[in-house]
Amino acid sequence: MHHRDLKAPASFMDVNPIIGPLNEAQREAVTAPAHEPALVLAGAGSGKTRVLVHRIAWLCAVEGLSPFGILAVTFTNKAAAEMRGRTETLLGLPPGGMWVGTFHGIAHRLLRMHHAEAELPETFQILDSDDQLRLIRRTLRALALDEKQWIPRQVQWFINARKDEGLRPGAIADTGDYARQQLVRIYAAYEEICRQSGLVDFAELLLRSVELLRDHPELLSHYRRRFRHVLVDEFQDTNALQYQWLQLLSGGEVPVFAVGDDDQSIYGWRGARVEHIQAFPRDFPRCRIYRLEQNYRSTATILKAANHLIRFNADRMGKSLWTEGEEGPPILLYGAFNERDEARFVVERIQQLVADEGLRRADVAVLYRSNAQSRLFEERLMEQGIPYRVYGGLRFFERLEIKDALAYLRLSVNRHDDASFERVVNQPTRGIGERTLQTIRDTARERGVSLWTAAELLRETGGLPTRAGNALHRFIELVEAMAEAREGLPLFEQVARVIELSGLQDHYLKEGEAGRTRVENLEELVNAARGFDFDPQIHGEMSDVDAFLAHAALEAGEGQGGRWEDCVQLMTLHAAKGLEFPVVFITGLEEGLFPNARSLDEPGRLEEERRLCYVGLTRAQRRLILSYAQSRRIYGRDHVTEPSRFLDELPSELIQDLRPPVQVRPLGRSTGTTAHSNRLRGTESAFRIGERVRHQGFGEGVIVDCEGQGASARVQVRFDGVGSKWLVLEYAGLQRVG
DNA sequence: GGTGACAGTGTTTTT
DNA sequence: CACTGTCACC
Repeated sequence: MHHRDLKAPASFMDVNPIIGPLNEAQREAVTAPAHEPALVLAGAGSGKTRVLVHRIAWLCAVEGLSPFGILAVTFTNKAAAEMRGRTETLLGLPPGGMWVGTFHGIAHRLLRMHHAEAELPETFQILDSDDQLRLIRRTLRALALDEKQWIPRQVQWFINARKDEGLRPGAIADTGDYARQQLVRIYAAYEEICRQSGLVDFAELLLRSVELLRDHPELLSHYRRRFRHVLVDEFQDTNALQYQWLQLLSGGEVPVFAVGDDDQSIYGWRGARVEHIQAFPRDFPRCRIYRLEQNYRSTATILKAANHLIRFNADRMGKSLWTEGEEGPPILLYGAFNERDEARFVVERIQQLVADEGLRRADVAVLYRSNAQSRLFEERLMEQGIPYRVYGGLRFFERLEIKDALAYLRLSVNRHDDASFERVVNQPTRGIGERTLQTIRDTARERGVSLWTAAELLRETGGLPTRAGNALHRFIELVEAMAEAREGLPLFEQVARVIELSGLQDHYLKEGEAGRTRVENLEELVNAARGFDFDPQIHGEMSDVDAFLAHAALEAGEGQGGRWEDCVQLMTLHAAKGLEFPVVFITGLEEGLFPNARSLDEPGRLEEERRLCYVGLTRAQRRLILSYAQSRRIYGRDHVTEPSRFLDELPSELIQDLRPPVQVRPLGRSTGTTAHSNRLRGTESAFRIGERVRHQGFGEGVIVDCEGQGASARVQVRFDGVGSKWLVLEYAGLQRVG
């Protein structure tokens, strides 16, 4: 294959739109020498995406590179779509031939194009994490290992972590540790099943494509000649494998333009290595470093707070954001009594902002540490009739009903897809139970054939009880009927026919309210199929059904089902990265929750939590509202909580406490002389949750909850041997004990 | 083989 | 608390 750079006539291009809107630092990065690697340290809100997009435009329009020679990699599908869209707008034409995608998407594309060299069947299938987990369960069963001892999730984590390090089972050092040896054995068995069935999990996409390039010099040099420039977004999130992949692709010949921010590295727990930022200049010689420190997003107040917080981290590359923008309103802080009060407060504030300041609901984001926290906000918002949208959580293509429908589709395409067979053979229930299934499995193993073939064999030989045999017969006929019904139809009608025949809709309709949305989702799946556009460049010779199935695995379907309504945005702090909102609530700022308890023992992980907080703060454009609860119910039990240390790490003069004279407050930490706890220190008579008190009638007890303010303030006290009582502070005459 | 009750269990973040 | 998996009963 020969590709020539199509030299764009630079003299005809007006470079003004490209460099005009940039500040000096951005301009330097965008116009960096085209043949040298560059590392752009881009602070939050400093125009990172803009620099990437303008860099591409600069390379094409001024340096004369063809879009064909450009590879741009991101982490999320959304970021990839945005980059493509904005480049198109800036250049005024679609950058044909340019490769823009996620690491996984591009790896997928490479493997499709070179499946033979990668030793994969042409129709290899992608496993999402749920599929992977099921397959691991199957592997454990095959090895006759107890799931209680070898917990599937942990096995999954082990395998993925090894793959992310680029390690095959054979390459893992034997430390003599029995558990580890077993895990490696499971890994090897899992890998073997994947190989036999042509299955590729997420980590495998990357690992396999690294191996593909590494072991096929002719391919590698082809791509090194083809790509004249590689751009990487969110570089701080690259894991060992992704970094290796970049090194391999570059080979010191292809310049890499990496943009990242060490202060926003929040995926260390899943293998991302911030150290790659430090390593970059060493591994990519002649690299130039650029810093973007001017922030265009937030008010000076918000920025000051964020800068102050992040300075508590050691080991930073050192970067300080500044803005020419106005001070803006102070940061608000609300110490809620409990998690319900917190939700009440947040929703009330949103209503106020919408009513008083004419804010759109979509301008407001409510951020939290863990998905479970969304529920309370959802309930409250629903109660108040405020439309909202929750990001993250279960994605469209990960939903049960969608996966069921896709499994039928898959099975009707490839009868020997065992995972799909197992998934739907008795879904909806049709009288093929565990016992029958086990017979099928055994037969399959004995004969070395697929479950489908085994089922057919059993049907013919009558090796099953009549009832089970009949049920199995009907199932086989059903799948055959699906395959037949699909013939000659456009993709979306094929999907519709399969759903229709599967009986899933009736099945879910019986489940009442929850089933109703499942049916709606199935309808939405038909729409997704209708809207799916087949890309011959990626999908090559694949059938449209296969292509759609690959698409479903790779794009969890963030855009699916999202209404265009003006909605309050609910999401985790992780999910908020890369986004911005006029108003941001950061909730649940409590020790143990945020920072998360599991991150407290290790300094590195605590710093990551702090960076997560930094990410949250810097999402806000104008208004930032922080909250914590003094008591939080976790797994049905109330816990007394302390305000997050991150609150202490914000400059107190920037923060306006919404409840200055607190009646009841949580027990301060032993170090409790920090700014925030000082601010919390109320009047002498104030009681704290967790404090021991004495009551004339009930004796001694502990304050466990509280509500109301001033004269109506009440506390709940758990009295020794007596139980819990709610008491009005004013009349209870409580005395502190000890 | 299907269905319900019950107990046990685990809970961060996700391409 | 909410979900999953197990077990007894239909």
